[in-house]
Amino acid sequence: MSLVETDDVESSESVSLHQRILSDIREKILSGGWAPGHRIPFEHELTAHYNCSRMTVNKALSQLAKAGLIERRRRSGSFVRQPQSQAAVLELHDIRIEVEALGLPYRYERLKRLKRRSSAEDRSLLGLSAPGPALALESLHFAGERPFALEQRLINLSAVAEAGEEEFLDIAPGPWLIGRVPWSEAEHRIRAMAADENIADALDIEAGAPCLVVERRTWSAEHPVTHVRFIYPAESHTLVARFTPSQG
Amino acid sequence: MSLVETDDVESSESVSLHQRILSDIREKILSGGWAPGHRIPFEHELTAHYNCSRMTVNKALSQLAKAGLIERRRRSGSFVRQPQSQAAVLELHDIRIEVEALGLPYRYERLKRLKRRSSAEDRSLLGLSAPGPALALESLHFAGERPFALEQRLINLSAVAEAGEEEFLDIAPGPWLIGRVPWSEAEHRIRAMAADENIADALDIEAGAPCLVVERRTWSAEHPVTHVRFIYPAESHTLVARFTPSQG
DNA sequence: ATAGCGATTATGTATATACATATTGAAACG
DNA sequence: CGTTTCAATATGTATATACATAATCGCTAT
Repeated sequence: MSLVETDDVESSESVSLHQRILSDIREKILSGGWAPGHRIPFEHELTAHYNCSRMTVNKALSQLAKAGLIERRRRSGSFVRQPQSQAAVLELHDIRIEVEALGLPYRYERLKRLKRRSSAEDRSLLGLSAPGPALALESLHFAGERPFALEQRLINLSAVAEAGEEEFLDIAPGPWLIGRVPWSEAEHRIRAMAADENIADALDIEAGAPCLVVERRTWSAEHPVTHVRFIYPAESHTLVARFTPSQG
Repeated sequence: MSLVETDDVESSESVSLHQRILSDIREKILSGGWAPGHRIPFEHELTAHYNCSRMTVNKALSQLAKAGLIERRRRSGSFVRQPQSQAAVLELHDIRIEVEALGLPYRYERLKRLKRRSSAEDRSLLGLSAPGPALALESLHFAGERPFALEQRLINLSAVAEAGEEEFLDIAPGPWLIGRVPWSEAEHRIRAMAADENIADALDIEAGAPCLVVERRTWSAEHPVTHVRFIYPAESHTLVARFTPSQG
């Protein structure tokens, strides 16, 4: 059971000792044999168990630490960490570019524009605590003749006053905001949803048809800037994110 | 410009040499100074440049290779692999963690397991050109009594032979693969879909109900490792990605 | 009791060395 | 001319050793 109880370590054929130590410990952790918080054997114990040098053990443990599986504390030992979520890089999409990449003509159409004092729902979406002026926009993005995405957007006019003077008839709010307001933080929510009647009508699909919904909230230096909801008919859109792992 | 032209390496204060070599080379690559395909100085050259032992250089280069930034070839040297286009950081949640975060008991159940020679569709999903052994898995993740997600997975056994010996009855393929196969690149496709009969049956929802589909392809050092498709009932799942812009 | 201090201990980083392994390039050979 | 063989070379892995650093334990003095 325990790695340090027995001494009968048979020599493995082709894999390196380093790899063997790694996978042994990983196995123990991932199988649940060593729960989060468990102290794994000290380097000198593993050294004795595997009959190898401390450097070899150290390298394996350092790698596990870098991978986030364990946490190492001087004088205390190494401990199994709570499982961590991995980070990956998501490509931010510009609808115009996406449509044109499909070889289709892009067209933008503003449906509604309403300046108002933020409602409770507006504040919830924007992440605001106090009421203030807001701009609500609804627009359609077309690929050729067909609606490609419905955009429902709120802009916090306290943060971006000049947006209140813009009609957004010829330019979509996304490109308008980009560059004008440097974002410091953003949050995406991605989900599937059945189209209600309004959405179905705007997108020219049937009510109840599946849609992909991408919501984004953006902050600039702690101030909420905008909340936007893109609604895509399921068949028109796939979000693609290609990435490489983050490194320590 | 070149790391090996000058010898004037000033002593750094607090960071370790290991870290300095790492960030120096990363800098060169990410800034574009060293384009993809460029041969990085040999270990013995870096050893001379940094006035340190080969082990230190080797550790840094091994780490860069594991991170996928460079590729190492015996007798030939180390080469820059791919440029990175970063946009935003997406947190990839482990389904178990997500379910438990909801305060619900998590349960995993393997439905099907089939070892086979990869079909044309398999190869297309995995991104393989030549046929080879593959493992097809279908599993259900439960939150309490209700199905939370359906997982359809393909594993390229040419890349991860040991997976062929695993039954995956007690451990889900995701956790099993994590750490065992360090991924160097991945691709997500996220879309909405109406549940067909099989899916509706497995997830205990109505046919035609909207689902969120997350597909992920993973590579390890250019080799396709796995393709997985998670299908979530729309009401059970929202993908959340929170991030700050990359510093360039 | 307790606050401070030093010894102990586990990890962090680096060294020099050794041999294995894969691959390249050139020499030797049929 | 093509093929085989072999030495050179860069990386891969492991060793023993050394000292630094941080945290804990236990002792001591107040």
